[in-house]
Amino acid sequence: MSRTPNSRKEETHARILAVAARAIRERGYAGVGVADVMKEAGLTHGGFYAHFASRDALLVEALEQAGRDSFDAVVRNTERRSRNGASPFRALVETYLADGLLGSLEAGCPVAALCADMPRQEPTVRDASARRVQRLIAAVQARLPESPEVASVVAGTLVGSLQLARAIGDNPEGRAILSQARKTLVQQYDRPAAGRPNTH
Amino acid sequence: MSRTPNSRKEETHARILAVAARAIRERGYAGVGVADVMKEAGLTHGGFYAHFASRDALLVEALEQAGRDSFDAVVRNTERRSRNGASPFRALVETYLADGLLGSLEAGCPVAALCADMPRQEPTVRDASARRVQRLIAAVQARLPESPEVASVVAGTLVGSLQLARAIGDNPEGRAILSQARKTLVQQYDRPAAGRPNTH
DNA sequence: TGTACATCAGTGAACGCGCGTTCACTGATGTAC
DNA sequence: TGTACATCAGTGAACGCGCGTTCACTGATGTAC
Repeated sequence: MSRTPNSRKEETHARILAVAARAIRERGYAGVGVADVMKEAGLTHGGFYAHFASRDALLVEALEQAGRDSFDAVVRNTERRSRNGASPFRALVETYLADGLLGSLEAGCPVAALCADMPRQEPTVRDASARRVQRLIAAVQARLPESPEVASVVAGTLVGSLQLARAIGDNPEGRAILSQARKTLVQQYDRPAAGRPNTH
Repeated sequence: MSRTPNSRKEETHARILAVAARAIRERGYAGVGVADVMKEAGLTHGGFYAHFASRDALLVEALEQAGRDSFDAVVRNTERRSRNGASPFRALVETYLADGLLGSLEAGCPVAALCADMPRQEPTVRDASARRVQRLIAAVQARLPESPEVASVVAGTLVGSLQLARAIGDNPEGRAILSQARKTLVQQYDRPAAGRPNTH
């Protein structure tokens, strides 16, 4: 059974990207090193430039990969929770601000992981980052029951609350910040799903 | 007129800190270089270790200096705006999310500038950063007319909205994010000041 | 008031290190005949 | 089916550079007498 041409290279490329998508969230733009990423992917650093034109090109692709990963997680959780009666908005909030993210910097939304450093990047990386922010705001807007004009404020609250909680740490104080943010956002913006008891 | 002992050194120390407090916000933790800061302060890099035990020690002091700077700006603006009838909460929101901050990364709140990178720092820097976050939440709480339990959510909205707007850029889209955040926060949390017409 | 001296803030060369990037080479894979 | 060859993903040594840090030295300042 013959491979399609380049399929081995494509698999390696995907493996490097999977490593980089976690590394960029865990260590930030500045913490992603070519040699480290290649080593973690089981390769030597010299082969890097057969896959990416530069370190910045890796950052751009890693950011997009991390965005897809995070978006997929939200979609999966939304499907699971909607069977329990949760609205898409509520599922988004509870996935985005899950307690488990406090101790897992490498998971979760790349915008929350990187936003403060976005304006400091080279133009290509900054542009890709700005597009990620737009995608996040659009994803929030698509799940807001009403008032689409507040999508950016809700996105800002998600990003900022996760960051503040992570800065405080994986402890009761950090979890309290997440929990308060989830509660406040659901109270203010969620419309009860049909058939679900309204607890207001 | 004789100086007190060390006053010249203290002046130099303060000058280095003033440079570093702007640099840490403009370029991030990772962008602050010992040689660059010393050069911008009009000195050579060798003298650095007469003032700070290490680069991390500079980061800690620069963070505190930036916090004081930003806090002072809020207090000054609050006094000025309160003469026009603005509440302390409204003055905080409008100072924290001022349009001018979009093009001035070196100004504004250090938490908004650095929050995403706080969990990635060495313990001493991370601890100092977490304390800054606590101070920000306390400052918000002190100005919230009611519902002190949402102080962290409001702080998260301030931090996240400024970051998202800066990531989008100093353009109409970025300013729209700031403007929407100011409007929403004031509508949701401000209590009209006595004697000020209530426009609701 | 004037001179010699001690102090110490700041200088600038040097260090070891890790980084992004380059490049000649290797060796496994699949193809041509 | 078997052999020779072309391709090319990946290797590993080397590069130039900038970083944080160290340290012997300088020279201006203020003090002691």
